[in-house]
Amino acid sequence: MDDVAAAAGVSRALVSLVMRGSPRVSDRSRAAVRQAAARLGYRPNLAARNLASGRTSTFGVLLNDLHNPWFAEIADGIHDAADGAGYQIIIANGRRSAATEDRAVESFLAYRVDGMILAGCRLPAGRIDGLGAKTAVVSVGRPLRSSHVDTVNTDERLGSELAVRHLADLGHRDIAHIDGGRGAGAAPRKAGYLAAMNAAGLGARCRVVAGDFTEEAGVHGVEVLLAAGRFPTAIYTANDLSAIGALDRLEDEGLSVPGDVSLVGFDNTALAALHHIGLTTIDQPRATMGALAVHLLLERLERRTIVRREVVPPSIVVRSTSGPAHA
Amino acid sequence: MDDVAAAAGVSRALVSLVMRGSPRVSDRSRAAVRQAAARLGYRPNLAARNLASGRTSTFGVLLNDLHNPWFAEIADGIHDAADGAGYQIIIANGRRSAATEDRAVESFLAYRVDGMILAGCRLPAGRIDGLGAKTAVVSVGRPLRSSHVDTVNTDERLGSELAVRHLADLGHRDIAHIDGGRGAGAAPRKAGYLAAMNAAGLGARCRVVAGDFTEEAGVHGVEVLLAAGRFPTAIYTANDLSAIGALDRLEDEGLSVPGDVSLVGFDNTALAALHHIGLTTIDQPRATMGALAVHLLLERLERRTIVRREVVPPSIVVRSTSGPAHA
DNA sequence: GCGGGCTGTTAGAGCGCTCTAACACTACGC
DNA sequence: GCGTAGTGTTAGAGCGCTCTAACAGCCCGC
Repeated sequence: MDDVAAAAGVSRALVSLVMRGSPRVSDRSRAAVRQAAARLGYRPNLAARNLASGRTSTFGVLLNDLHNPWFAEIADGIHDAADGAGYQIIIANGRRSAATEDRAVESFLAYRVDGMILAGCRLPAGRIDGLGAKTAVVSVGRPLRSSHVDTVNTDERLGSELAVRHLADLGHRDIAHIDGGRGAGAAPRKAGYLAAMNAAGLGARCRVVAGDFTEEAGVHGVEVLLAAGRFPTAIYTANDLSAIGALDRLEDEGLSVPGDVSLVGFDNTALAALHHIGLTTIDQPRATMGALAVHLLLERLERRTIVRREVVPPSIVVRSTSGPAHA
Repeated sequence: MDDVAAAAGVSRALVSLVMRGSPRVSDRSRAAVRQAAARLGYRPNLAARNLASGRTSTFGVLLNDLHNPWFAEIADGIHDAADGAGYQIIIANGRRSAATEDRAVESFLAYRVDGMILAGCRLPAGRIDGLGAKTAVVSVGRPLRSSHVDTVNTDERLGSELAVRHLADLGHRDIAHIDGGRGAGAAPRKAGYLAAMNAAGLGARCRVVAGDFTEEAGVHGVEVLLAAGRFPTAIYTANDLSAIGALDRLEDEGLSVPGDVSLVGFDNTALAALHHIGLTTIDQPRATMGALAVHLLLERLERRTIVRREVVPPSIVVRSTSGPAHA
């Protein structure tokens, strides 16, 4: 920095102003500094800047599982919104482990990020709440009753209702649900299924098979239904992966989809969009959720203290696994 | 830090030593400092540490596309290896755009990372080489003729040879290839296909259809082959996504897989492993590649200057889309 | 001609650590 | 007893920036 200042014939302070894009610098000085900086290959040292300014203009983004494309779309939304607000993001991978998440969060803290976004975080609620007391924290995809942490979630119940209503509109009456067990969002999805079945006057025909968000759960769920005798004309699974397992098992059984059985998943993953699969499913506006998380963080930094819990509506994407009910 | 030192009744320097885990501290002092730090909730400021020490113990990891699970596995390998060596990693998302990648790399530089790993990077070769001149840089999944940058890649040709040999061993003689076009690794995959066909005495039966690593390319490739009349008994596609497109189109045509046509993909993505798809494909040892990248970086930091280009062998994963050739 | 306001620039302290070199203390050999 | 070596601890400079407060120079109005 000293070298640049000397080369440009100005003071260090002025170099600092130029590098930060201050408007109160004459065009002449600005050009001189820019040129000197470029010539010397000068690039401000972030650590020094952060230390001196007491802020990092950085948000930490903790993604629970990089293997899951769900998080990639959240990250995209976060990225765009943060860019727009002049914030950088650093991403950490939770690797589906609370211990790894904990270390990632620790390093965010050590780095003194201005805020953090926890996506699909597995950390104990108490820990998250504790973080929120010290730093601006937003949780995405994990509902929370914290008094410090804002949340962004989809309306899981509504998603289930869309799925059931879609199937009911197609004339289905026997609609079974393969559950997500203890997975994130499974409970409200099931509750939404039950509520929508009741609302459609099909309350007596509710059937829930235990599952756990995996492909195997879908396979197993179909087997349970087969063994039970009266097979449903439609199956609504708690996520896409289970739907694909179910699809597989149905075809093995010689049942055509949607000819004999209609199938609806949840999440609208890339899998669902594959033409080979063409799964009707419930979509969450993930990029929007990411952007929303950033906005909540920015508001926090503006000293908002009231907790906000945003719930965004999902929508149904109709593809080729759902069709009219047969007699 | 001053507070902790005062609370523990020692000097600031000693607090620093304890926080960094130095062995030359008495147990008594260590315990006193640890306790005081815990009580006061003290956490060393990374920015200050980095600034003072002149190193960050951090590697920047640039992933070209978070949506692609390929990168998640690379990241896992990197994570584990870096952890073991006492390095932190920060991940940036290139979002398939050279401009975004460029900014990410700039911020790594500004942060003064000790090294960076570029996975599937789209940046111009000259730019990467320039980075390598200043910092320790390793490129994964992108071959490079740089004089400063180490690389880690799979042996794409060998992968193709494994695929062709597998099919030839099953008795296939008409094996077509749906190409990856200008995508990364497409050229050597095609070259490997041609070489292996020749080696198997099937040189005269080589057939390459243009593609581009997408599902549509697979669909289109099958259509081209259908239009050509003599249909092959096996198809080897440049990646899994194309294979799935091909699979789809083959089934639409009433051709059974592997009854009428065998199909082999490349990459062993999660898609291939879905039971519903069960694609025979070529696997790259991605976690190993990530770990290797870290080791190369560590060697660089130990002042190795000779460029190393690691090539790791792929393997074939046989599932249910490949079977004996029919007459 | 002078005070006031504006613009552009700067000196210098300080951010929270690490690191070097020095120092106090104990143990040991002769 | 003294020199030597080793162990544990510390003072203080310095890392590369930002930021406050002050200042120089200029234009303006009266």
